[in-house]
Amino acid sequence: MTEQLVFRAIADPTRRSIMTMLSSGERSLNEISAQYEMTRPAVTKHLKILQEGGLIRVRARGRERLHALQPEALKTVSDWVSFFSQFWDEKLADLKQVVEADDD
Amino acid sequence: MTEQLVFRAIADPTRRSIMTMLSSGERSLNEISAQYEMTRPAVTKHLKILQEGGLIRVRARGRERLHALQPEALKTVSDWVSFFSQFWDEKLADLKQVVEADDD
DNA sequence: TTGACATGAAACTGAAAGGTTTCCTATATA
DNA sequence: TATATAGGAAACCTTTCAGTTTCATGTCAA
Repeated sequence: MTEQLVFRAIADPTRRSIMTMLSSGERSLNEISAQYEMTRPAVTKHLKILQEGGLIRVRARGRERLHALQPEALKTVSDWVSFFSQFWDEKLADLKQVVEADDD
Repeated sequence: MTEQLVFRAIADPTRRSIMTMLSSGERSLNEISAQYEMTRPAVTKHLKILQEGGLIRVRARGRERLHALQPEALKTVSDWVSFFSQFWDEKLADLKQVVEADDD
């Protein structure tokens, strides 16, 4: 099951931070690791885990590797949370049903 | 910051399973641990982590400890996901704004 | 084609996570 | 009051995780 890989990926604050960074556009490994105190290989490992969770995709441009957000993977989390949201926000749950009713 | 404790809590499949179980009502430790292959102390540790994340509350009834879901803590996750949802579902993002506009 | 730059990969370390066993404490109840 | 029941707590083990250092590879540019 891949659901666990998504929850695992978002469990780490550095990885969530990377996702936020990538929300404004794709970035090379160097650009990403420049933002953190940790070493480049450490960032590489975080990126690998994000990729395993389907949250980012990577493409090569010359000798660079560009990382782009793939936020659709968060639908897994969104759906999971939605189940529980019925217990704390009927209104949001109702609206979600509307959305899913006339969905693509 | 407590946000991390929520993401940490939901990262484990056993803990997510426990949350699902508690969505139908509060349960004693014995009732919960009976559903899993692991030992009772192991379940106790999971419950402690769920509690630290604010996802459950515990009350005593005689010699029992009853655990109840406290799903409001998932708002943290919901809000976080919502930021990214704008990139994969404009419709849901719009509706969320509506919800927050005429919010309580 | 040489050197600088961007990244990959492997081996290692320390700490946290998930689990167990063993024992102790508190509360019902026969 | 003795005993069974429900849970707490501590010590320990193993695996995973986040990080490091070191070295190798591929690509661009002078």
